Amino acid sequence: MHSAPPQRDGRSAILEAALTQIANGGISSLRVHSVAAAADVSPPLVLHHFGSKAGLIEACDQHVFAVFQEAARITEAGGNEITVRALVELPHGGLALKYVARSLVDGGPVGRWWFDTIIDLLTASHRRLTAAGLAREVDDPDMLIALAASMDMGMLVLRPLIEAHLGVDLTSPDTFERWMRAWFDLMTNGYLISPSQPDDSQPDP
Amino acid sequence: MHSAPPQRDGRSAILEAALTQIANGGISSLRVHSVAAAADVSPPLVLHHFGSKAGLIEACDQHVFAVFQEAARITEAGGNEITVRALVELPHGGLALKYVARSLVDGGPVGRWWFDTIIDLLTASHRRLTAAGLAREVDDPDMLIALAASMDMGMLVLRPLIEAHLGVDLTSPDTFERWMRAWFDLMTNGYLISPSQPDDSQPDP
DNA sequence: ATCGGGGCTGAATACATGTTCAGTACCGTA
DNA sequence: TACGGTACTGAACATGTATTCAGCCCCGAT
Repeated sequence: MHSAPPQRDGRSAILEAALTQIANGGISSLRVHSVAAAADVSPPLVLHHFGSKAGLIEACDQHVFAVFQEAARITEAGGNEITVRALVELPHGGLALKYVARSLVDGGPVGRWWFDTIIDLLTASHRRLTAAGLAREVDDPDMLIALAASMDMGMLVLRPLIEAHLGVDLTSPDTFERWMRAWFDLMTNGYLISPSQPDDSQPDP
Repeated sequence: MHSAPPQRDGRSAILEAALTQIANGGISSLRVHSVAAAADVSPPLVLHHFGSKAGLIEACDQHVFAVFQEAARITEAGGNEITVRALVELPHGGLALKYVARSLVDGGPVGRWWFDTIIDLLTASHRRLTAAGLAREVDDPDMLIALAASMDMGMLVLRPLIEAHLGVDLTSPDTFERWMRAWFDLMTNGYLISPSQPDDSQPDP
């Protein structure tokens, strides 16, 4: 308990305010003034600590990277893959989750890194599972992985809409469990029954 | 061919420029000056035609609504559901597709409407297919529909990343066909094989 | 005690951005 | 021809926003 002072210095207050603001509204809605107001400091202090607005964004990116690194370290030590569950229990973990969702659609470096990580993870899993006979051979593995990736990350990116529609918090333990159960159910048993051929009533956007 | 002049008046040029800018960068990156520059007119003309920046955004929303309406009209006349395929062949259709993707993550009215439409469509399909014996009974239909919706819309929202990764254009006819094929393959046949129980190597974000 | 440096602030600056205003060019009509 | 309205523009304006600057306060070292 002696490692760090209670984080009530200006710098971390500013960083946390900036993280929150980016996580909620994206980089384009980030304002130095509102960050300063949220952190209860003056605008010049933001520049004093981070050099410029760009420097602040960079610091936020690196901080989120560090949080993910930590989550990966923890889950890897347990022998599992990186999961949302491990993330949300970390300090700033929930924030980092929203942050990466924004970065995915804004084209930030964190989002690109996260996307590549998920793709690599799914690709490796696919190879492993197929080799072990736990997954069937598919015609178009690349597109299937893209579909799975969009299903996972789409859930994050569309989270506000989905949570409002279902009336739940996706990161709550039981809802997360429900999510994973439906995920495995679909991935294992499929959904449609093909008697002859798929007819005209296919639902797609 | 006498219905409308060749659309080269200032108003439509401004509208098209605004649509393009919102579709690419989102509402928060919309600038009256850059819209005017892209349309090769003066900034006050934008306000002259649309009253204010908010009015311009409203007009864009309504225009995209109209495009979707038209796409729905066409596909409904053919007896099918609304599809991306019908959309991309309409004037401004590709733009409308990007636009709704931005609106989904920005929380705009178009995105909310699109989300609700997809959910309703999937729900109705689920009922119909289940009643017809073309889909199996599932434990958690709501979550399954949410998964399917996030898979479909996530593909749209994450389109730049996915297209860059696969090196394709998702709206090109053959790639779209490939996408749909993988979609049906997954939805019909599933992917994982359950011998005893799902082990620890589950890939999820 | 004093010196110095870092955290911090108020005021000022430069530029971006939405909006207003007065006025011009053009066009169809009386 | 004169009139009126509409599309359109240049300049000005007000506010928002990032950044700079000079200086204050506090605390640890000399």
